[in-house]
Amino acid sequence: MKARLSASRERIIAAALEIMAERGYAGCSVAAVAERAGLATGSVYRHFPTKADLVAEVFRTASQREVDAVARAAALETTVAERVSAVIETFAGRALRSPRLAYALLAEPADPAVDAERLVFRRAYAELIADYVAEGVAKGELPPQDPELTATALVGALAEAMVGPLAAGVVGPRTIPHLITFLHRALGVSP
Amino acid sequence: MKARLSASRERIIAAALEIMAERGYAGCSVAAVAERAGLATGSVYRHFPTKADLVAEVFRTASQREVDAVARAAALETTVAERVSAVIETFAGRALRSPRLAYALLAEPADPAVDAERLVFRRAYAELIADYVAEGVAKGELPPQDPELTATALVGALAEAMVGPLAAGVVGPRTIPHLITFLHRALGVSP
DNA sequence: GCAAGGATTGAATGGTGGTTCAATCCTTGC
DNA sequence: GCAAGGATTGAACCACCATTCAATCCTTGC
Repeated sequence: MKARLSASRERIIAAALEIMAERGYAGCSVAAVAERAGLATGSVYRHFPTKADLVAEVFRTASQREVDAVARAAALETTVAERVSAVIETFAGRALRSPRLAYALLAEPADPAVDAERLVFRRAYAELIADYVAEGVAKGELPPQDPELTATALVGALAEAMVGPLAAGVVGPRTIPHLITFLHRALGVSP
Repeated sequence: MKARLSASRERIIAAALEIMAERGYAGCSVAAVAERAGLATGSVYRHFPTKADLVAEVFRTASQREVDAVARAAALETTVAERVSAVIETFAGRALRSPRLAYALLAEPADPAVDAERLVFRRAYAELIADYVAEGVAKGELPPQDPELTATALVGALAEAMVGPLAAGVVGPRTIPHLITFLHRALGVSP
C-alpha cells in the first residue's frame, strides 16, 4: 500500500516531466498530468497540496538533473578552461537535444513558484561555476575577480545565447566554439 | 473627434505603462488599465482587438524607450570600450531606478505575445551592440569574432547580472565596475 | 469472510479575468 | 435644433482550470 502510494507519486512526477518536455509548462494542467499518470484529477491532490507544489517539484527534479550532468562533465576536467568548455558543451548539447524542456527551464512564463525555482536553478549553475573560478584565481590560472559575479554573468551569457536558437530551432555550427572563446576571454584564461 | 480617439488610445497606453511600472505585468488587467485611463472596460476594445495586442504594444513602447536611452548614451562615446561601459552603466542605472519595470521587461512571466516582444527587445540591444563590436573589429580595436554572438552573450550576461539584484533589491557597489571589466575582457578590449 | 478506513474517482464548484453587446450618450453635419 | 452614426458604457457572458467532496472501490487486519 505504502509502495503503491509512493509509486503514484513517482508516476505523477514522471508524467509531469514528460509533458513538460513535450509541451512545456503550458501543457501541465492537473487534468493532463493525472491522465498521463493513469489517475483521476483529484488523486493528484493526495500527493501534492497544490498545483504550484507539484510543478515546483517537477521543475526542481528536472533542473537538478541538468545541473548534475553539467557538474559531472566538468569534474572530468582539470583546468578551469577545460571545465568551462565542458560546462558550455554539456549545457548547450543537452538544451539542443531537448529544446522544449530547455525552454521551460530557462525562460517559459510560469507562475511565481516556478519563477522562484528558476532563480534557484540558475543560481545552482552559478555556484558550481563560481567554485571553479575561485579555484582558478587561487591557482593563478585566472586574474583576480569576483567569482560570484563572473559566474552569474557567464550563466547569463550562456543561457541567452541558447534562448534565441531554441526559439528559432537552429544553431549555427560555430556557435558553441565562439561561445567558448568569448567566455574564456571573459574569464581571463591565458591564451 | 479623431483627436479624442487617439487621445484615448494614448491614455490607455500611458495608463498601462504606469501600472506596469508599479505592479508589473500581473497588475495589467483590462479593467485596471481602463479605470486608470478613465474609460470603461469595453472601450479598450475599440482601440485594441485583444489584451495581448495592448500589452504587446505597451511592452514595445517601454522597451524602445530603454533601448533608445542606451543607444543615446553609447553614441556619446567613441571607442568600443567606452561605448560598452556606457551601455552597461545606462542599462543598469535605469533598471535600478525602476526595478519593477525592469523586471517586467526582462523576466516577468507573461503571455506568449509578450514573450515574443521580449525576444525582440533583447534582440534590439544585441543589434545595437553588434554594430559597435563589428566596428571595433574592423578598426582593430577588438580581435576577430562573431559580432552577433558576442552581442547576444553580452546582453545575456548583463541581464542576468541584473535580475538577481532586482529580485533581491540591492546591488553591491562594485557590481557595475566588475561587470565592465568582465565584459571588456570578453570582447578582447586591449588593456 | 468481513467490516473499517483510507485511497480513488470525476463531476461539480468557484474564482478569475478576458471579451461581448444592447442600451445610452455625444459629436457632427445639415 | 435635430437626426444619424459612431463612441462609450459596464454588466453579463464565457472559457478555463485549480480545487473540492460525496460516493465508490480496495486493501488490510481480525
